[in-house]
Amino acid sequence: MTALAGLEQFLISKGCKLTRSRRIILQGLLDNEGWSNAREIYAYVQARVHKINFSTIYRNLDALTSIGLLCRVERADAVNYYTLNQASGHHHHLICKSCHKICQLDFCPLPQMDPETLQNFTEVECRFDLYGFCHECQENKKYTDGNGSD
Amino acid sequence: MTALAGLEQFLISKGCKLTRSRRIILQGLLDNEGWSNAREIYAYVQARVHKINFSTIYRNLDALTSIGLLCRVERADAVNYYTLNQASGHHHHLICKSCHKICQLDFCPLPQMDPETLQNFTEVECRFDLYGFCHECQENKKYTDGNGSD
DNA sequence: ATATCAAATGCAAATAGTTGCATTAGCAAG
DNA sequence: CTTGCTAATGCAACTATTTGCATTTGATAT
Ligand SMILES: [Mn+2]
Ligand SMILES: [Mn+2]
Ligand SMILES: [Zn+2]
Ligand SMILES: [Zn+2]
Repeated sequence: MTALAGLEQFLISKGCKLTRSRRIILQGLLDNEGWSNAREIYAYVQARVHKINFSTIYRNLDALTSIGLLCRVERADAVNYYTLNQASGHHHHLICKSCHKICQLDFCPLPQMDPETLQNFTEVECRFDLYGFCHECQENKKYTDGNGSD
Repeated sequence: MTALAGLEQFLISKGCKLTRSRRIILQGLLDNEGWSNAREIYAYVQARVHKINFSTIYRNLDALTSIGLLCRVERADAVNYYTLNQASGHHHHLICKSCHKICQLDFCPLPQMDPETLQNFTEVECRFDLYGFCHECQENKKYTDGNGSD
């Protein structure tokens, strides 16, 4: 079974309809291999002859993320990026403030938290992202130094 | 010394200019006692006769937050709320998905993290917010039940 | 009090993303 | 193959927030 077919099957198993747009969005994410934003995905779908609206892109990225097919990460410049979720379990991300590289962080602080700390809140979801400088960007700073931003 | 004077002094100690807008914004946050968003703060300043631009509000809320005078929290509906930072140290927040109540969470997962988990990232900043249902909203659900949203 | 200069402001245009509502298209049942 | 229902889509208007650039103003030095 092709990778695309697997994703499509998962989508259907979650009670979502397999539409033309969704098929091409998934194909685009498979092609890309990295992280893409809504603009990039829009351009990909548009290029495949299929006319599409930005709100459809956004709604589908939301839908695919909420069924667990995609990972969504908000970069330091406040733009959301998406990739196919390769991971088996719940996880978070490390994001480089310089080159915007995104690394998977196989750790969630929530399960280890003392219930008392949670002040009787229930059904708690955790937003946890770490923003720093990746190893390469830190290395580059040593030589370039000074104002090394994007 | 009045509370306002204390805030103003802190502002100056951080090398910021004490402008008319900032004085009124701080007064507004002192008056309010809770959390306010940009619109509410804009309305407050506007009402005090002082004409002001939204971009000035946003820039000031950023500035006051980054010197540690304010806490900023992004609600589940993606609107940012601000309050005077009463806390002494670094902390995070618990946010109710129903009534939007914000509670201080005196815990940060970052210091306890194994350095290896951070994958050689440096100068790491932590975005950590917990979204759930507060005790009261959970109680209300028991009786109301069903579709109990905002 | 006056001059100076950077920081702060106003304005207008842009950004990413969301939403209500009318229309379309998957998909399943007949 | 046709019908029907719901989820998905297109469209246009809207949201919160950001940005570049010209102008103003607060703090400081004269
Ligand atoms: Mn991931
Ligand atoms: Mn706080
Ligand atoms: Zn990097
Ligand atoms: Zn609540």
